[in-house]
Amino acid sequence: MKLEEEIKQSKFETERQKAILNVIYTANWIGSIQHKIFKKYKLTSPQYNVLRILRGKFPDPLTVSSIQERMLDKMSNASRLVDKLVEKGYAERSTCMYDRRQVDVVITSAGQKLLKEIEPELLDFHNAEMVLTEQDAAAVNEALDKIRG
Amino acid sequence: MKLEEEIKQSKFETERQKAILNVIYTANWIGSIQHKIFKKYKLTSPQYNVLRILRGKFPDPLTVSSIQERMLDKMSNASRLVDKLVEKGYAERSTCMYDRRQVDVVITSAGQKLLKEIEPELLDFHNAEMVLTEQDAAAVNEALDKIRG
DNA sequence: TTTGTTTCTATGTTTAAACATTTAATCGAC
DNA sequence: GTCGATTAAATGTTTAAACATAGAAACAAA
Repeated sequence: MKLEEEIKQSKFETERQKAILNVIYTANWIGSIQHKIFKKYKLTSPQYNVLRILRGKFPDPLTVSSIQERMLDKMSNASRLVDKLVEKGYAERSTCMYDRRQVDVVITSAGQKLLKEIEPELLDFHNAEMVLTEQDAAAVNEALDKIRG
Repeated sequence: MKLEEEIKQSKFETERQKAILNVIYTANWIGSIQHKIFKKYKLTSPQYNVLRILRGKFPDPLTVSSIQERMLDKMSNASRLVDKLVEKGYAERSTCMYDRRQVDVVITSAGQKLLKEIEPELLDFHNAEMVLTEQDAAAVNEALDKIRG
């Protein structure tokens, strides 16, 4: 559906201006669908994101600050997100050997199991809802990378 | 900059999967820059969005539910957003004539003045940061509209 | 009119985001 | 070594988001 219809705005001044709103609107749209999936597992979207980051380095640990660097939403508080994951048994914390200011975080096997449960549902959504071909998607990626300079 | 470098992930399984993350990441990126601009005027991004919606109908009023329909983030609470705008003098509320359940909301002249102040700054950002041509932007818009079905 | 149902907005409550500050560890200059 | 500066993570506090629920008005049927 065209953005104009979805937000009931008749026209945009430029395609570039529309693209800005379109990116924000589409991100909200994707986010709200994924949110429903995460909710079944009592996870938030940033928490899921951190789990994926941790799995990407497993079995190596990541410090809180390096998690923050890799997060999609860099404004949110990595320390508190790790807190939640540790509470739920999906991650473990230990003080870093070389620098006692730093904290090493590792995903647990429970965390890995959880990711394996959630992933098929997310893929189903991507496949069912996204009509994009790989070429279209590649064009989007190129353009978005350009937007961010 | 490519998404892989920004979030320090080496590869993606498909372009489509990358496109999902790219949309979310880019929306956060745009949002955080705009947030800095809005902050100078003590507005939040959803509040700015509502003001734009109200101006779009001025001098006609909009009910709270029709504002909600047009909002980019449809999950947030339009009633409380209008509250904040009324507090600040940027909007006015009055009960609807033919249906006393509904509430008519109109942008004030102070609200319109505020929008005129903020807009040039947003346009500066769009022009300075966005390297996209109109054709590129049009392609993004087409693809994002496709993503949402 | 009355009763039940739906619609529109407001409100209550729990949780997280945003932002600043604190505490502890490290580093560098002297 | 000491001192100040810097960095990493945690914590405190204020504000808003998320979600459910309530309350008032409209509507429809008996």
